[in-house]
Amino acid sequence: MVRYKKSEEKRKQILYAAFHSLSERGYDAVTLQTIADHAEVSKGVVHYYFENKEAVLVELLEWLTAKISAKERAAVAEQHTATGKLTAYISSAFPGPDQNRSFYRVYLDFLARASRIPAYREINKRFYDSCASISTEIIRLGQQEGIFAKGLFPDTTAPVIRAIIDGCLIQWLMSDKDELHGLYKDSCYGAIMKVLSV
Amino acid sequence: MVRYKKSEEKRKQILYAAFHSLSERGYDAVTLQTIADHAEVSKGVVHYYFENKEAVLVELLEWLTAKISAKERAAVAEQHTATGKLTAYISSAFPGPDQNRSFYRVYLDFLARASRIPAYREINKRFYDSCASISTEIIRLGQQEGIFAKGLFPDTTAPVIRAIIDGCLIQWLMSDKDELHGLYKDSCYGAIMKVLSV
Amino acid sequence: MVRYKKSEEKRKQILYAAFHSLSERGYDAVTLQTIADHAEVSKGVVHYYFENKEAVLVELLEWLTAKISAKERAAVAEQHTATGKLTAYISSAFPGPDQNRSFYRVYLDFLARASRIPAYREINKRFYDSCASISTEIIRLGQQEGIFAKGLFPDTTAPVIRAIIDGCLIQWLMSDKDELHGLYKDSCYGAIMKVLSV
Amino acid sequence: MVRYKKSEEKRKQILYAAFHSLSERGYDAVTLQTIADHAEVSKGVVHYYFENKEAVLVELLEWLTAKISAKERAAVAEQHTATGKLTAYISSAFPGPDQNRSFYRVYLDFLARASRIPAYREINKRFYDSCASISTEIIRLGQQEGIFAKGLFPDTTAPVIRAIIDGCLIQWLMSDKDELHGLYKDSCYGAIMKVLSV
DNA sequence: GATGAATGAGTATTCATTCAT
DNA sequence: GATGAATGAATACTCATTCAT
Repeated sequence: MVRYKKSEEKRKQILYAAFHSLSERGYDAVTLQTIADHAEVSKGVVHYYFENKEAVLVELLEWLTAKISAKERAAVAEQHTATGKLTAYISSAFPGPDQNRSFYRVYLDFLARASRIPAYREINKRFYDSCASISTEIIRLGQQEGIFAKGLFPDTTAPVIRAIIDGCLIQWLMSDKDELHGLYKDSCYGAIMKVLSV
Repeated sequence: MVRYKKSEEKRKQILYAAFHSLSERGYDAVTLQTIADHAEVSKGVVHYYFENKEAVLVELLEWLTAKISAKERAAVAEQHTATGKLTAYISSAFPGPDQNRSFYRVYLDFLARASRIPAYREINKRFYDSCASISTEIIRLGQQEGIFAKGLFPDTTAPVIRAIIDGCLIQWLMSDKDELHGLYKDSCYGAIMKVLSV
Repeated sequence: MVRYKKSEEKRKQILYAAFHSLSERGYDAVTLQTIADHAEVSKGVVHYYFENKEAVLVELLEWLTAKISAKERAAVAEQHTATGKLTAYISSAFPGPDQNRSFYRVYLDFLARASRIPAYREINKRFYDSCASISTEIIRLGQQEGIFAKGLFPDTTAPVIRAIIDGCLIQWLMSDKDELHGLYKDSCYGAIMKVLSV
Repeated sequence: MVRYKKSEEKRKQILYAAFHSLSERGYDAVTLQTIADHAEVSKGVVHYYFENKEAVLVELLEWLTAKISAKERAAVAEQHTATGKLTAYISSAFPGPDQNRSFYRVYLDFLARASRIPAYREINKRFYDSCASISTEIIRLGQQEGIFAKGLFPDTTAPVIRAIIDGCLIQWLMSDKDELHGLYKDSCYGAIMKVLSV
């Protein structure tokens, strides 16, 4: 349906504008006007496509985490060894200073609210599950290859992988130094390898 | 001077109230009225003791991170082996579901804003430095004891320790399950030990 | 464009309401609520049309002085002798107790702040310039007609004309007696004629 | 009584502080704290010596206008010819840029409110009466000396004298140019002489 | 007498949401 | 479908005034 398609495009356009607004100004400072301006539509349009402000934000978080998950899955799928997949996963999680900054700024804004807003927590849980399933796949493969410790329980180890990635990227973001991005990426890779290796 | 002491007590009272307000309702929802209510003082009192709302929050973050740092330092100082110190450090960082929840909710609220608000970033940097110095001390001791890898560079490894702690506690907080607290603590300890061990 | 026109009308409506609010209650007591009430709109509308309260007041002063200037210019333009123009000017400046009271109350409120608020001072300067150009025209014509002293320098005499008008109207306003309006008008006219005459 | 005397001194000190506060910041911006700070006393003291803020301001206007009146009377009393007295009066009213600015800023602040606040209007009326009696004395003397027009009615002419003085000083104040002070003083003197002369 | 801590009423301003056009 | 004018609830902040010490 043309109409539906058009609607979907406009929704995406608004979500994309919301992402950039959040990234630039932060959750607190974003108003519907900001989003409308970024999307180059009128304020009324946002309300036409979304129930309310919260709905825009919920959908943004859904869209954002789904996009990241898909990107990471795709990167991992291209590799066929445990090391290759792990490297691909981490590279995908550390695309570069600009992308990491804009994503993590927004992501932290949601994370900070997720412990109080069930909708955010639920979406984040799905994101964590996706991350965990990627890690689990890598761990199992590494164990088959004999390069990862047999004794590791994928279920409990997988979350730690994401914890290290998030922890390192938060540390990097707080450093406010683009030039340290590579260092944190390497540290992250090194730490995960130590956690997993025989 | 009695007057000064009284002032300081009232300031602490307000900061304490601010902490509980933030923890309960979240940064966004906290108003000066909320804080005043928690402190059982009138709205004007908050303005009497603090320049403005931002000043309350800045001082709260300062007080909070200083308190955590002091607690962790004290716990580590009581132990005299690398393993003992590391265990004490992690135990201190994982005091329990209630304390971790209230602290990390508030801490995440600040962290999410720290990338845009220099005052918060600066305070967090001091907190990270304190954490790093604790980790560095533990790493050096462990290397002397021969239980940690000689090749580790304390400067680059120390931040990873905190990254793992923060990453794990965020994962736990997002799980919304008190009963997993012990599991995440163990995972965290295990991961850090693997990162450090020979 | 209809939209623009509608906007302009509403702005005028708000300025008009602001004038009446100021006139009734005085600068200090005027709140945006007062203005909104007078304009029979909601409080938000005032902020929709004006950046902030100061902007309303600045525009009010601009509008008010421009209106008075235009009225005086028009009155003077209708006459063709120096005496006729002077009489018209003064009559225009002394329209009657009600109009003089409402205007001078508001004008004095602005004047009292003009020495500290550059925006007000600037607008008043333009008003004084307009008054001076009217007086200058009258003086020159009177000198040509031979009824005003040749030795007068229009540049230095013109401000004195307005000084006498303002001074007399302030004296009248402070008397709080409507019935003295005519007397002050006559005194003003007499004084100015003496200042100008051969 | 020593106590009474001390009280009176403190009251004067507060009034003097209020004058400087008003002159520096303007009526709107003056708080009791400002006044207390200027007087180097605590805020409570102001309330101890004055019923409320309004009382301070009323007494300030009374004190201020009385002081100006006394100064002008004294200056005029020293001279014994109409021209001498007039010159003395105007010189007394135009002491210099700094004094004129500080007094007229404060005076205009009160004048702007006098049309609504009866207490201020009443005090100003007494000030005007004092000014009128000075002018009346000068006019009568000049008429006796034969240098002022016999036909002048002192009652109606006297207010015009003050109107010209106030009008000229307001024009000067609005010009924001200290160097024009002498010019306005001369213009004022010239205008008054023309109004009075035969 | 003097202090300054405490109060709370009052105000400008912001912004999500509604709705007439 | 789209617009943006209008609304009003919510909130930080100011300051005169009170009062316990």
